[in-house]
Amino acid sequence: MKIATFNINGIKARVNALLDWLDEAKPDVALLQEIKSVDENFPHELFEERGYNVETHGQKSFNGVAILSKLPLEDVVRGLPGDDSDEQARWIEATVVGKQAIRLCGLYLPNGNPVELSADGSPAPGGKYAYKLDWMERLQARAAQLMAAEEPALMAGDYNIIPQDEDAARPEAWREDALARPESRAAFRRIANLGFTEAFRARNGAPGQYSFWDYQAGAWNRNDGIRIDHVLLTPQAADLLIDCQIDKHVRGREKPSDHVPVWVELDL
DNA sequence: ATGGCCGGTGGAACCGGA
Repeated sequence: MKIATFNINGIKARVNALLDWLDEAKPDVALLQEIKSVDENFPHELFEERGYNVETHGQKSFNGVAILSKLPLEDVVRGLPGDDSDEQARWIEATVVGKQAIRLCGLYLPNGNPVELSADGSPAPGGKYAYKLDWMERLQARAAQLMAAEEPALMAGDYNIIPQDEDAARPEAWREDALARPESRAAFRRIANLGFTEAFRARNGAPGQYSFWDYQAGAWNRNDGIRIDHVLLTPQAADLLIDCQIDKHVRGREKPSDHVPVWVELDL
């Protein structure tokens, strides 16, 4: 079973690029981020025509996540637990059943910039950086539940985290950024250290492989990228891991997203 | 060499992204 994550940066603007990639890559499941659409305006039919079931968790203008799946999507849950006042659409999960069942979680983790700090150096309450770190605490709680279940599960999406310096072409440019600051990296490690396997790292030793290139400053042409889209596997899912790749070439096409797909092949 | 964008909203600039 091939399961992909792809931050499409707007479904309306990306429909053709997304359909072209689906036709070519033929993922069984695609976890999408930044659909930037309410549920009613998501073009379900275009994907259903191609054999995909569609579940969305959208909002107006920003954020929004979705799952496309050739297998039925069961027990769909929208929204990350832990804060009923959080109205940002950044989390969706569902179960698919192949040879065995796997729980799939799609996430769009907050960017966190600009970094605002209090006088004591802690993230300023109410600021975007505090929101990011608070969201990651809630993510850790859900991750711990998935780990405790001792079943195949994965959390895939745009983590907005550069895990290590080798995941950026110019790590010095990101040192103070919310994507790479020590607090951000530590929060990511706390989640991974619950026992998850970061699929790309586990399958690809080489540094210098990225999943995002800014639209600005010729970042793509200079390969000035960062690796911020990740797939985390529970041990029971990691046992099934066959391959993990980044579809880098998608970034060089017409009207690309600034992210490219990352996928895993699981023996499911 | 240098500088360089894009999508959504709403119908012009501005917000948000990373």
